[in-house]
Amino acid sequence: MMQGHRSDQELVRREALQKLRDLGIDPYPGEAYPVTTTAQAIRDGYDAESNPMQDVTLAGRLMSVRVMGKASFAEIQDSTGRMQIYVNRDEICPGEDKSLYNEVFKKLLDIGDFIGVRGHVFLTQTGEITVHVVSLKLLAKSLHPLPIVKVDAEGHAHDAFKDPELRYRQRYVDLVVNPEVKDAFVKRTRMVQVMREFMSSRGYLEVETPILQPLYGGALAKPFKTHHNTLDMTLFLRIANELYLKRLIVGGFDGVFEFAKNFRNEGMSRFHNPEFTVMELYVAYKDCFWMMDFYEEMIEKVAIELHGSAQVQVGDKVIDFKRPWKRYTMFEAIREYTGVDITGMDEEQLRQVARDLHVEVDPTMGKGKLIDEIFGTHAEPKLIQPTFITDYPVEMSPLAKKHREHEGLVERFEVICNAKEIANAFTELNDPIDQRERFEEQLALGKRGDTESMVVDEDFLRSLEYGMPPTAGIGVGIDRLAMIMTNSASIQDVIFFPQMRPEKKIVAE
RNA sequence: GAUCUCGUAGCUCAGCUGGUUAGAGCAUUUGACUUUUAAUCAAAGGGUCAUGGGUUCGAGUCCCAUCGAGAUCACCA
Repeated sequence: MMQGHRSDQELVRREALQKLRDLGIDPYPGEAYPVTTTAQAIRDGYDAESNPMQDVTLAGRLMSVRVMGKASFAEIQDSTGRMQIYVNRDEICPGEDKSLYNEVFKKLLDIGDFIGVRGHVFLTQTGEITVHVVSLKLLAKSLHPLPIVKVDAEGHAHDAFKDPELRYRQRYVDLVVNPEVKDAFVKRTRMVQVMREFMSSRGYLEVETPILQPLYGGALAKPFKTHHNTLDMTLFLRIANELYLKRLIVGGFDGVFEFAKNFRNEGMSRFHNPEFTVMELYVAYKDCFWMMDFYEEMIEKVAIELHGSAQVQVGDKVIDFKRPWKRYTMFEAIREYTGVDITGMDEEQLRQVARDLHVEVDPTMGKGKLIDEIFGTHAEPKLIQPTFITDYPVEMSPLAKKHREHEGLVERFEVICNAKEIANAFTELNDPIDQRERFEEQLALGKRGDTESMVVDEDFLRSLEYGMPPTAGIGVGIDRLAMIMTNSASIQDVIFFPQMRPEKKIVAE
């Protein structure tokens, strides 16, 4: 890629394309090809006695060719995997004209081409299930060489397509040549399906809410900004869908959820893509303690559906999603991992504890932030097994209801797994007066220069003034959860087309 | 945003302390071969060594800058 000229191999393939046309063969035929089976179905079903498979038709991409004079072996790959085919000159060319074999098959077909074959299944002398081809058709010519991975007798891989940049930019190639990539995405989709079924079966409604929003809210983050021409107004790409889903609870739904693409104009890393997916769920007449049980059950089910067991291998660790998970208050977690009990401490005492524990502090940090920093530095990295952390400082949670027992805290939990947050939930704040005060505190932060503070959403406040029932809400980072469930080290491995810098130049046609 | 590492043929990589026409495997091209399997055998082509400067008699190799990538860290999911 990114070359200013075509490589010899590309030129050779374009010449082959023209020669095919000269022979009267359409390299891109339009008519349907009557596929009757797949590589997987043949592998699973073939039996010389009971199921001899005398007539099969399958299609796929040519992945390897071994020519031996008048006979050849090749492999084609369809969506289910690879199948070896055997091609004999005098069988695909029964008459005098041997050009289909000598010219087309041997010279003009390349690795990467889509072909269709019809024939019967047999076992080779070495015992491999193979399709003995009686007719063969080119279905689509490939003009770009495909980097097929080959492993030699010593186990050395040749041609591995492993440059991360190329893999992400050209995901279509990655998917063709690295089968495990496909697995991860299939698992991700399955994960979403399990969650959707779990929530739908309880009667919660899947909904869609605006991505283009006049005000961004529901999270602390920097937004993307855009402009609507007809309305001549600024719109923001959503950073969260929380405030819209709560409006729907106000409107009378008992439970609503959405798998939402969110957009945040922040840094990129192996844990952050500018657009990412969050599932948010709001359920009326529940609280965050109910939500803990709900989430635990749902995720245990996801793990079992994907892996056949609640235990999931992630890197060199085994993560066990079997219920019940450990539950700590934030203070308990800090005590557990630092030995310090910070209960009842004031800001100065906390600052001193933070310094003693080598946590970076700066003078702008308030009580809540200091607690969060201590937790983030000393407890979170050690939480590998799924763990609920409850009782967050009120300053960090402007949309959560104040704790029913403890001053200065809110009813909130996060789930930490493999040292990362995989869920964040509250008993939702439904007191419109309190909510307005929290927004105003955020406004004050914004005026002090905090670029990630929330803006006041008057329409949302109005909805709360009409009355919202007590409600539990949760947000689940789908990409992060998918990383764990697919044992992926990088978010780019669970997003088909992760954001990349623009490519410098692509060959112009 | 900060630090570190990397950028050599289509792909994966080697090129030691700077020194003659830049190497390997796979892929490609030509030829041989009717059950092979990284098929094999014989021959051939292919690289302005990321880009731009500099040091030097001489740079893929040293220095600087730029671009791109990866890793670690900070903030957010």
